Amino acid sequence: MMSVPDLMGSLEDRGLVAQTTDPDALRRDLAAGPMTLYCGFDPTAPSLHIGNLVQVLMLRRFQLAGHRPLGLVGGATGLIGDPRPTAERQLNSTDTVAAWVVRIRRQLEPLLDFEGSYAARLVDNLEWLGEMSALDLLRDIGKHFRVNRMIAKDAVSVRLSSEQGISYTEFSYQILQATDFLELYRRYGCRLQTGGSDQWGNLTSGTDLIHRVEQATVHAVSTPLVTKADGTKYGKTASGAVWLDPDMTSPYAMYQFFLNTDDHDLSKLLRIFTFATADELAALDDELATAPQRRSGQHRLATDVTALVHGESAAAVVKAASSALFGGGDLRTLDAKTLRDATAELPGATLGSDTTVIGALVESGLAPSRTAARRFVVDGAVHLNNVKVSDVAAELGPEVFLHGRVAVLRRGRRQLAAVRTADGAWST
RNA sequence: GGCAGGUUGCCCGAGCGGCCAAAGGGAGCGGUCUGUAAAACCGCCGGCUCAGCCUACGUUGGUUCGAAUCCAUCACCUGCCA
Repeated sequence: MMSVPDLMGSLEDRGLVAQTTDPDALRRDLAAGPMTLYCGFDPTAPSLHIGNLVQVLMLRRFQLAGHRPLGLVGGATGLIGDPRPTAERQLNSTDTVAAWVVRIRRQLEPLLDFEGSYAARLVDNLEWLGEMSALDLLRDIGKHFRVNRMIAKDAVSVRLSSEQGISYTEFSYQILQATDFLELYRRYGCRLQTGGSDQWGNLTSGTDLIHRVEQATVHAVSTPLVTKADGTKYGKTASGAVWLDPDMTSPYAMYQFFLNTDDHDLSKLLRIFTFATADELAALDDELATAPQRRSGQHRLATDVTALVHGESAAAVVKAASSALFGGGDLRTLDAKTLRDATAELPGATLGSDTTVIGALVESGLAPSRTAARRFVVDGAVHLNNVKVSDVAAELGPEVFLHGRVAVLRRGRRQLAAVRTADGAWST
């Protein structure tokens, strides 16, 4: 890995910097040599989602530029809960949080490089916060915090003026996160924390604490909240967040999510989610302007992110499946292996006693109810092996199962499912 | 503690005894057009064994041939007074 002359400049060009404590000082310090930095991830769910991925990639960008990233999993802070502007969080059990910590660590591992002189390291703040006594916290840490400033932080002040208020538990969160930064500064010489712009208050709590306790100047950088061109929050689908866990969001679904990126958001998302070079980005922007129908940028975005999260081979399978299923060709001409790979990732249903198309739509999740499924057929939205189904009472006869195994059911333009015969296991 | 008002479908919000599965808007979904995009236009938007039936308008009970609509009860929320 080589040192990039101006890392901050390139991050700014990509739209990845919202705020920086002291931009000039940070630039100087980064230029002076490898810096250790960290970003925290609280286990508030069994998996990270693509919003978190922005932060993980941020760590990776620093690592590629010759710095040492620490990935912190909040085994302790996950037990407390970062205050949200909307409402108090429901506390999760210690067992749940511990289990999620393990899962999130595993997700972070393939995204960072743990070898060599810029090796990354994963840490869990339960290591130090877990053994800190209440008295230590109040005497050694709490004394450095002014409540006056604490209540001025965004999330806290919003909650203070809310009907419901804020618990002492969540109010204390920023002290814990500041303690993390201090601890990482002491243990590993960590001098930079990154996070989303909603974390700014927590980031500066840390730099302030280190300044008071250690008389040292450290840095914080926040990334902008990723929004869509229409101003709404990015990363949500009808069925919720886009998760990194393949069991929660399949690689196919993730690929499709990025492939369907709106032209207006494409340029921005390529900069945030890929490692495409400035030249490549310029070329993709150019293609978007001159030949938007080719969707080169969407393909690049979908392929890169899927490969990053699920690996090159999984991405290749999903890409091939997508082009087979959406290629517009006759599905009956697909060979058995291609068909199997293409349908493997799709939500599926196994043909049971109910052999109607309506039943298969519901069973596969393409329709929420039989009433809705019926409506889709009437509206002309349902296709079986790319052939429109117009009869509400249509049945799946043996002839529709390609290679005797699987039928491709489609609802609308792009929602697909695979219907398999009961004995349709592929002999591999 | 006293007085007044509120609780409607995913969200906002009308309804104030039958014509209410419930106006209108948003979100979502489908069709046409396209590029598995956006915009635009049209349509759908509780469930089912679907020209009919069932379940729904905070809870429980009541009045009535008939209640989201009236009465009582409990719960929660909002405003005014102490």
